[in-house]
Amino acid sequence: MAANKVIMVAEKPSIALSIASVLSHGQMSTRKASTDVHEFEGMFLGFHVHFKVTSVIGHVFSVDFPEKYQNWTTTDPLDLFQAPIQKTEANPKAHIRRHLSQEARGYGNLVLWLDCDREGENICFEVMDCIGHSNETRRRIYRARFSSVTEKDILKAMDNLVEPNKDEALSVDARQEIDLKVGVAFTRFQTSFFQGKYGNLDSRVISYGPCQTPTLGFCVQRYLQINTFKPEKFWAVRPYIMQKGYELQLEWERNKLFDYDVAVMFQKLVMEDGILEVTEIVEKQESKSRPSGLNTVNLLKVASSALGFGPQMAMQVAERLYTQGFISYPRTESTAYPSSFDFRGTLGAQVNNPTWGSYVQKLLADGYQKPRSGTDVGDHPPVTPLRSATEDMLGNDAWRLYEYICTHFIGTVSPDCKYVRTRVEFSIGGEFFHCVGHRVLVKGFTSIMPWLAVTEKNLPQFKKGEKIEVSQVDLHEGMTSPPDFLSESELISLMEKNGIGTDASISVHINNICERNYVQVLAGRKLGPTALGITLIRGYQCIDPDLCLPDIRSFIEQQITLVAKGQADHFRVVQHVLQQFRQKYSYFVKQIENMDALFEAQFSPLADSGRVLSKCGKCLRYMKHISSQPSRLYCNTCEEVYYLPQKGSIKLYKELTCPLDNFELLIFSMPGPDGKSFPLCPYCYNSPPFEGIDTLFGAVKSGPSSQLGKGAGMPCFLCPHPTCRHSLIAQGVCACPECSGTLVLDPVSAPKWRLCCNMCNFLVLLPEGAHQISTTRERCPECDSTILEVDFNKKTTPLENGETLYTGCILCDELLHSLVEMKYGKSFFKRMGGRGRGRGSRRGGYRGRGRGTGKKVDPKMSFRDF
DNA sequence: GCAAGGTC
Repeated sequence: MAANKVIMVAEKPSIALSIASVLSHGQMSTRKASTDVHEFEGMFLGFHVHFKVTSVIGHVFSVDFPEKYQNWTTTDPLDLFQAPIQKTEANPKAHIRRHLSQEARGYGNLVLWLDCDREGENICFEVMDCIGHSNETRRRIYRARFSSVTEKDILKAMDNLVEPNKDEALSVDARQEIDLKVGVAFTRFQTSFFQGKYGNLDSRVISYGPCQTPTLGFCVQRYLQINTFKPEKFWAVRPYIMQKGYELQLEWERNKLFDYDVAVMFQKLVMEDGILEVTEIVEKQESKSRPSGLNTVNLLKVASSALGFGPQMAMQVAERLYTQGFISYPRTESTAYPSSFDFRGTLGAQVNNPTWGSYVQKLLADGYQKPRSGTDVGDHPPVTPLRSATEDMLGNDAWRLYEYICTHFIGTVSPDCKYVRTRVEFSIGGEFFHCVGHRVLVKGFTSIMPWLAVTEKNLPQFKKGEKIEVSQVDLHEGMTSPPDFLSESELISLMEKNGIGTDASISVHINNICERNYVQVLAGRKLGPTALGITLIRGYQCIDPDLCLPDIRSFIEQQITLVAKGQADHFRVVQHVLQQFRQKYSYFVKQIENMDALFEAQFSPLADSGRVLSKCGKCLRYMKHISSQPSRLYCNTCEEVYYLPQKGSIKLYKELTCPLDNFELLIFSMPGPDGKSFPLCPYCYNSPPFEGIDTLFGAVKSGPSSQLGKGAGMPCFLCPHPTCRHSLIAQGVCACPECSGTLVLDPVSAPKWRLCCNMCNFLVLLPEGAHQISTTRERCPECDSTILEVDFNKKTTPLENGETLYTGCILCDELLHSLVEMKYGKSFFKRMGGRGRGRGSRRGGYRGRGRGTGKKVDPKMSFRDF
């Protein structure tokens, strides 16, 4: 390990770039890899060294259960609490692990520049895991602690390197394990329980999570408040006066009364007196403070309430503004600027902006204010503009968010708003009334943030002791009204207050409960819970209210904080918390009938749901199509559910039946005007090897129909056999020797590349190591089937000299002399001859009855024989 | 098909 080589790893590419720029004074060379790598020479701990700076992209790993526990039907969710867990690369395609280990080779020092929070600390250990940090490597490990990516902070961190904090990292491991086990166990159980029971449950997955469920809880709590609200009538005495030409309505000190007779009595007293006396005039200068720096939560709240953007969209737009360099990093909890913040420079960038440039110029000339102190969590500075932009440059949505970020920033360094508040008090008939006026002295920040302006209200002149005649005394009748549905912005506040989610994940949880159909976003971005959302929360409330209370998150947080502080052992804390949740889970399962009673009242059983569509092949009675998600067929007689492809329409297909199972065929059409259609048999679709076939076909599942034909999206076929109308989604590559049906890639064994006949399940095993298969235009002279080309992975091919291509007919077991010889010359067969086992030899997986073509062929080579 | 947390 070279001691004069230092590798530094940041949490994301942009931070690596900033660190490298500062430490190299811009004199570094940059190379593209999984994430950019910057290299330069410099001083480290008093030595001249070679530096390399690169980054991860957030967490390198995520946790999940091993394969064995992935099957929903064979795994009891209760077992998940004790199941092992494994870490796998969060984004395997990014190859971060390989990247880090390669780049760190030969580097004797590692400096970890991950964000300074628990997650960052955890990623430190992920990085160490990737590059190896065992004793043998003898690499020195350092942790840089910094609260912003400014030159000052970076240099300070370099001078004060510490060790990574194992306890904090372990607390994140604990959270990950607890969240995974609890979330997945409850989700699998309640999904399986309710989905197989009710037809009009409009949800594919009925999820549970220690963040998402309390989030839903807030929305339902407000709904229940509204629902149980009893409006009440109230009355208020409202005297009017004419003063110096102004008509003025006075406010009652008692505000309102809920007893009509008493209110009438007071009205009479006031009317009988008829003369108001001015008892007090209080004039006071007040001020409205400029805002403190903008953090993510406040950005999301404004985006929702003022711009009408949902949190998910707001974050997407902010992310784009950030990557384009218009604003600073948008995920931060801090509302205080770091002491080193360059206000003059940030303002200076806006002086030529056509919208607020002149205001900024004036602010710079008159002297901007020091911002109000806020909280500095030590993560990132508040969200601020970097480059100036116009609406034309950004487009409408991004502009509106950018405009807010700019005006908010300018507001934070503008003067406070100052105004005079005048309160005039009156007495009449023993009752007291008042009126309030506002006169603005200094608009301050409200001139750039006009929606926060103090509204001017002029009052006519009064003198203390002055007597004024009442012009009219009304008895106003009103009705108390329920609160409105929880607004998204209120929900964000509640989540923040209760520690549900983080700046980066709050928007995800809100989006989750919308996508799972627990709440709907109504006009004005109010969140209205659906029947499913309400029933779930009411169910938890009657079985175990803890399950939907925000305390469940605080409990986990508090427990893992013990680990983070080194006050408790990681393993014991995890065991303790899981033990508690396991008990809660068992009790929940035992009591599920109580929740089910609520579901029964709200949803209809499968038998009563859906429309009659097609005949069951077993009982020959009609089955019902349940169109709500997940789309499926239900046979009332057999009590069987047959799942269908999702997100499309389904109809009866020509009243044809499947020759294999007698189920009536259906035709599925994907959404959209040019949505493709394909026929299918509901029974085969749910049976191996076709089970879940749509998961293989990205385009069917999620992509627009235009993607069909590319990659995983494949065209659809009916078996060409005259008596076989069996159907499937597949790529037809060859004819079946048994029935001439289409041979298709078998989805179960993919990517092992078995071929399977759609009609008779005749399976053809292709050579192992084949990693691509394609059709040629050639036909087999023996059986007239399409000739396939199989491409081998060089590592596994038995061929010598790197030959990687076969051409042949899989049906006659024949490699075609002419074709292969044409391509590779005669020596090809010699080389291959020794490996053949001849026709008829079979290997596992081949289930065909093997009629073959009846013709002997040479040489003794077979695709099946591999 | 499942959680929550990073980041893109």
